[in-house]
Parts: sequence; structure tokens; C-alpha cells
Amino acid sequence: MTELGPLALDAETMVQAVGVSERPHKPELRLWLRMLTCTNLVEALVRTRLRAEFGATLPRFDLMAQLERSPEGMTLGQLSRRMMVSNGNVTGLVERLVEMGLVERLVDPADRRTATVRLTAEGRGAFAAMARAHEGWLAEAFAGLGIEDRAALMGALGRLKASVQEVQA
Amino acid sequence: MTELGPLALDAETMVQAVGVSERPHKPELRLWLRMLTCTNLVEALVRTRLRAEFGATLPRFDLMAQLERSPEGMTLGQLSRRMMVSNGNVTGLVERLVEMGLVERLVDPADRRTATVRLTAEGRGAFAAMARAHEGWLAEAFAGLGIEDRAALMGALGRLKASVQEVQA
DNA sequence: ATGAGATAGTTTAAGGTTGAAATATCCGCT
DNA sequence: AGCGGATATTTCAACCTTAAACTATCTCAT
Repeated sequence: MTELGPLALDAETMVQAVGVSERPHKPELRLWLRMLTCTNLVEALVRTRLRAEFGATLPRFDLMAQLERSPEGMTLGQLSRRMMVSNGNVTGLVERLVEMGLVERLVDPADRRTATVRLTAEGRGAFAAMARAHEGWLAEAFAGLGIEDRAALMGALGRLKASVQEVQA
Repeated sequence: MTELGPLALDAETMVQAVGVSERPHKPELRLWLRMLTCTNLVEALVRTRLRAEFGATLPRFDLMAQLERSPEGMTLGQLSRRMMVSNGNVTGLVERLVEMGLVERLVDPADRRTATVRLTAEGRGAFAAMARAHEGWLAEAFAGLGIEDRAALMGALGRLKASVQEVQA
């Protein structure tokens, strides 16, 4: 590890510090950073409380939320696509949830490649409690946002989503 | 993401597709899911291209972006706070970037607890190239968004950020 | 001076995440 | 029947991430 000289700034650094003509960031960048900050703040809030109050993690909660909407179960592939995460990721998450007794894996006899996953009774109960709390946390987080801001966000984010998806294709 | 095809459905889309649930979701939840979807889509886009075009990762790029704004360097603690990630996380990221020769660590003789990190010349060059591309990707992603949507987002997200931070306190 | 408390970083264990390669199964065609 | 390509999932190595415990250093009130 190099040592910082007695003078904190050497010649090169001075040139930089003086010569930086702060070229203004493109507006898209500023908007993106702000969006990212908001998402990170809310996510951190939810993650912390899930952990503190339920000993749960956000990815597991998300997976259970998907299953709760499909009482008949979902395949790992469906989970992967809807959660927008990789296949291998889902494999591991399901593994841990099965071990905890919150979900169960079923093999489809008609197609032995696919595995169907669904909540157990215990899983449904656990999820219900977490979901109720989760809604409350979000209401808290968004409490300072007026009705017109909410509407504006819903609209603009919908169009942003379409815009980004356009690029992906 | 190995193969998230164009048919990938995200959580928010599923809510709409499944539609009628016994209890309609609170509006905050729908708004939150939509925001999360947008963020994830953009993040996936940036991450994929950083990897494909520069062999870089998003966290390392983010760290270098912080350093680029402080030519005099930043301490690990400052980096941790600005990036909103844990201390230990920064330790590891810096470790790898030092090994790649993109940043350097300096010990402050006046306070031997603190380590200052700054970009090397090579790091500045690498970052400049990535930052230019990054701006272009964002412009692409946001291209379908009108000027009024952008303004509305900036405003509403600013107030949302304040609202969430209020809760944290 | 010095010791208690504050501050800066590191380490560790557990888990999340990806992208790519590998395995297993199925389907359609001949 | 059986082969070749498609589909579903697992495995793997590498990396990211956190929370909590730990080390090292500093500051300040006495």
C-alpha cells in the first residue's frame, strides 16, 4: 500500500483538481441515479424489516409472493421468468424454502424435466403475515407522496418500462 | 441472464395478468412493483453491456464513478456511505480494483485508520470509456420518455426520496 | 498520561446472483 | 425404433452483499 505524501496533493492531482471542467451530466443520468436511489432506499427498508421481524430475506419473500398468486403451483422456469432472475438462482432459493417447509416441489409425471413448486399450508400462513406487514411498510415509505405524484409516477414509469423493453428487443 | 427471452414476464405484469384477487393490492404496492421493474430492467441492461463491452461489473463501475468525482480521493467510509453499501463490501471491491491497477490505496500518515482510494491514470482512462458508453445506454433506455414525463419523474422521485428517508429516521 | 468511548476498516459466515456449461428429458421426423 | 434438436433444470466458479464480530487507531475528559 503506497503512502500518501506529506502534501496531500501531488502535481498530477493538482492538475486534475483545477482542470476538471465539470461537464454537466446528461439529464438521463441524473434521472437514473435518482430513481436508483429511491429504489435502493425502499429495498433496504423492506429487507431490513423482513429480516428483523420475520427472519426472512427479500428474494424468498418475492418467490413466495409469486407462488401465492398461483395456488396450483409454478414451474421453476416460470418463476425464473416472472422474477426476472436466472434459472440457477431459482434452484437455490427453492431449495432453501423447501428445507424450511414453506414450499414443496412436485415432479410432473407427464414431463419429468419440469418441477412444479407451490406453497405449503405453513408457507401460505407465513407469507400472509409478511405480506400484510410489507404493505404497511410501503404505505409508510410512500406516505409523503401526494396523490398527483403517485399518478404521475405510475404513468411515467409505465412508459419508461415500455421504452426500456423496446431497447432490449 | 442466460436466456430471459422477450416473453419474460415481470412481477408487475403478472399482477395485471392474474388480475382479480380477493383483496386488491394497495396502490403503493402496485407503484412499488412498477418502479422495481423499471429499475431492474435498466440495471440488467447496463450490467449486461458493461460485461459484454468492457468485461466490467456494475459495482466496480459505480465505485469508479464516485472516485472520478473526487480526484483527490475518497476514504473507504465515504465510498461506503455514498454508494449506500456496507463497509465490508467496499473493502472487497477496492481490493479487486487495486489488483486490476485501476485504483490505488493510500494511507494517511495523520490518521493511520483511514485509507484513501483514488483512480490511477489507467483507471481514469478505463472509466472515461465506460462512462461515455453508459450515458449512451441510458439515453437509449429513456428515449421513449417525453420531456414532461422526465420532469414529472424527477420531481416525484425527489419527494419520494425525502419520504422514505423520513421513515428511516 | 491514560483509559473509556468513538471511529475506520477488515474479517467471516451465510446467502444472493449471474452466465456458461452440463445433465436429463421430451418431441418430431424418418 | 432411434436420432437430432429443443426444453427444463442443475451445477459451477466467480462475484456481490450483508450483518455482526473483531482489530486498530484516535480523541478527549479527567
